[in-house]
Amino acid sequence: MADQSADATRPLRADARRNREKVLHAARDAFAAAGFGVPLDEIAAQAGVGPGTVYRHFPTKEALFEAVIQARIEDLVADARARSGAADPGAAFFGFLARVGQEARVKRDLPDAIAVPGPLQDALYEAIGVLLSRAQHAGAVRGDVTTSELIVLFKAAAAAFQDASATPATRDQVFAVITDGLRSRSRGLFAQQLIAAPIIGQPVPSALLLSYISRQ
Amino acid sequence: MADQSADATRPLRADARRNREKVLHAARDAFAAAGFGVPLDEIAAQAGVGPGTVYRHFPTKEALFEAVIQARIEDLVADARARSGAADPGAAFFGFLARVGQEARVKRDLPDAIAVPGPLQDALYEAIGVLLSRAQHAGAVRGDVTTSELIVLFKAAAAAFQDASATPATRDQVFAVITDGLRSRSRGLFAQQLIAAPIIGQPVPSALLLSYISRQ
DNA sequence: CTAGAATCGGAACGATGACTCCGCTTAGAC
DNA sequence: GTCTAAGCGGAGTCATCGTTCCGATTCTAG
Repeated sequence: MADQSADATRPLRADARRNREKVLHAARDAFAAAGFGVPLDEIAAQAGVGPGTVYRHFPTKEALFEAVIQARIEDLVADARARSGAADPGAAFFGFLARVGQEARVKRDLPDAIAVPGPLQDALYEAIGVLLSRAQHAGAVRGDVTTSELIVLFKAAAAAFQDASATPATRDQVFAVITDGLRSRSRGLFAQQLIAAPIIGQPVPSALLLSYISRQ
Repeated sequence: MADQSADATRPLRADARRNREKVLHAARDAFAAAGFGVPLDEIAAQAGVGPGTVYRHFPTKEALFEAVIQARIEDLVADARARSGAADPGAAFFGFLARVGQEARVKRDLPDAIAVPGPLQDALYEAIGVLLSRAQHAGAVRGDVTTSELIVLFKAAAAAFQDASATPATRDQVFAVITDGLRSRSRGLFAQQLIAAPIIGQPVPSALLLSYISRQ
């Protein structure tokens, strides 16, 4: 009950609007730099206001986070939709992936951001799904990957980008491996290799082996 | 100053040894089920002892965690070393990967475990490095991946495995994409695709594009 | 200019979780 | 059986963090 968008929207007082902007700006930076985990008091201090002021504008820390990421996700959705009309579906798909990867390099809160449920998330997932299936029909992406699997991969990659030991080159390489893996046709080779040469030492349980060979 | 391995190791009292085992057992289960984040009091309760008893045996929560994962990491190192003598380096490498992947499915603390610094971690990384370079020389794994990049990929996969929305099938698929990506020769195709078809909508910044094309 | 309401700031609260302290219990040596 | 020290448990301490409260401040309508 502290959102500015009450029904009879009385215009905010000038200083209040100013503070709201300061809080949003500080939150954007803090979340991007340290993820959702940053203490709210730190955001308030960064904005030059007290914690009480933050809560006057946003009912909860999570609401503040959502306000911060909303524009970002909307951007992603718009981008995905725009690309989905491209002539080359493969390029569209991987271009979008590259864009997300690029963003994950700089914004530490991206994995948290795409994990927030709601209509925006639904729109994002659907837009990604369109990109994916078009790329698959064009033969640019392996057919046995679903949208939800792709999202999990996204999140994992974004999480990997935040590893303390990850340099920019490391991030590029991780990204390259994953995208190349998405392009490969099937996973037959791996299973064949596992069968061809019996494994020394503690062997992989055969149940696991079978699961790799059996599916698709 | 509560470790049992003091210099003049007086044998532990019978009930003390029993409690130590109970704590270790409960900790193994709890860490595997919920990662390093489980409250220590919960582990104590699970073991049927008070928190004070836990601290009598392990000076700190982290020390308890290390005691729990030590055997696991030693196992991984031994496995990696055993496989490194195999006739088919590719099969050895991917077999080890499959084993780690298998473990990450069940043990939620694996990413934390391989992140703990110390001689065991060094040994693990070195053993993995040997597996990797042999597989690369045999042409089974792309040559432009380093050990540290591989470790980051490991952690990413483990993180993906813990995603709330990840079913067993999703985990298999994520694993398949990453291993296939490791096998692919280069990332030339991706860059070519990006160049071939100009991108609709908000384009990837050209600096990013160039970085993909230029390296290797 | 002034009154009243909106807004502010930061002290305080409550929950959580790692870790400590200490009076009581009990193993095990004699 | 007794005595002593090792061991136990759990209440208590300390720190962190989200959130609330309220007296002080500041905007703005009139």
